[in-house]
Amino acid sequence: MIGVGERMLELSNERAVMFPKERITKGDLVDYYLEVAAVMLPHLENRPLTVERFTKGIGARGFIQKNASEHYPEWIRRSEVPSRARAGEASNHVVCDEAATLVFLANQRCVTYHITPVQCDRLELPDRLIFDFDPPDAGESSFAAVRVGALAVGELLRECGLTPFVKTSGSKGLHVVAPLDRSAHIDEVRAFGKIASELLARRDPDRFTVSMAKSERAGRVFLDYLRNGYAQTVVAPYSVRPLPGAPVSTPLTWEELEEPTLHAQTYTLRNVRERLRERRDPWAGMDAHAGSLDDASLNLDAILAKA
DNA sequence: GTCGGAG
DNA sequence: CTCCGACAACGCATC
DNA sequence: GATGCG
Repeated sequence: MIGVGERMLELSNERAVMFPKERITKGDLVDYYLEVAAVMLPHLENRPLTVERFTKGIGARGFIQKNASEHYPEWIRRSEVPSRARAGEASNHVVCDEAATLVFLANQRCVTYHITPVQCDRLELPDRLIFDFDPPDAGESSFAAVRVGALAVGELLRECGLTPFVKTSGSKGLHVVAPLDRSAHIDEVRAFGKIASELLARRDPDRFTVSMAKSERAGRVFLDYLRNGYAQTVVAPYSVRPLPGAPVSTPLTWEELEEPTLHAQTYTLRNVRERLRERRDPWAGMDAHAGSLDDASLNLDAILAKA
């Protein structure tokens, strides 16, 4: 029984192994999320959460859970997300805005947290524009291309009047995110992401593609602009990934992105906390930089007209 | 990890 | 009682 | 129309 904020939590089976190779236990996972809660929560607050659970460790098949389980305590906040496809249906997501929820879920063997680019009260007005750079493999040359792409899209977003932020995905690539002021509809945001991604692919077709077709990709970095859609999700900042080494999706400064030794799995459950002791969260306060997508679209049109 | 239904 | 399955689903592309 | 993929 531990106290987390206002809540008392019963932890169970803390010695159970979650990451066999590294002997990382469920207790280690709980400790990790407890310790990063202060920096992580601002990125989860008021967003429908989707969770990836591994009840027998990451070596066994896990599952994705979008609806809050019936037996979760009543103090865990829930939020309805209506299905766009089927009228009348909705999922009932957990909303994680206190440390106790994060710790409770970790004890439930939730390893990875996925969030939407929208908040619960405005499900069709995104406050995040997302670019997901997914390389064909985890090799060094692939990551070099991912880095070039992130820098290029960052520059493009600045030219459009937005303020981009970057993080490792913890898997193979990088995520670039720009905060929005929620004045534009999700379909407009998606259209912007598509056009900007296509521009990037057109400027450097040897490195980038927006084609979903596997045959068309041929070793190039895939720009997944569909991340900006209704009920789409992205891995949350400081979330652990269910991969060997327990890599963590970690916010970076743009200067850090230039470091030649950096890769998508540089930061892990083992070393992120030390990093956070030395520097503040590079994404802290990102909402103060929220920009207008309509303004950005006009600027992007001007850039396209010149090109 | 936990529930609920099947056996 | 124990055993076992469920715990997601957008939008595009290909077969 | 069903299946596959991120």
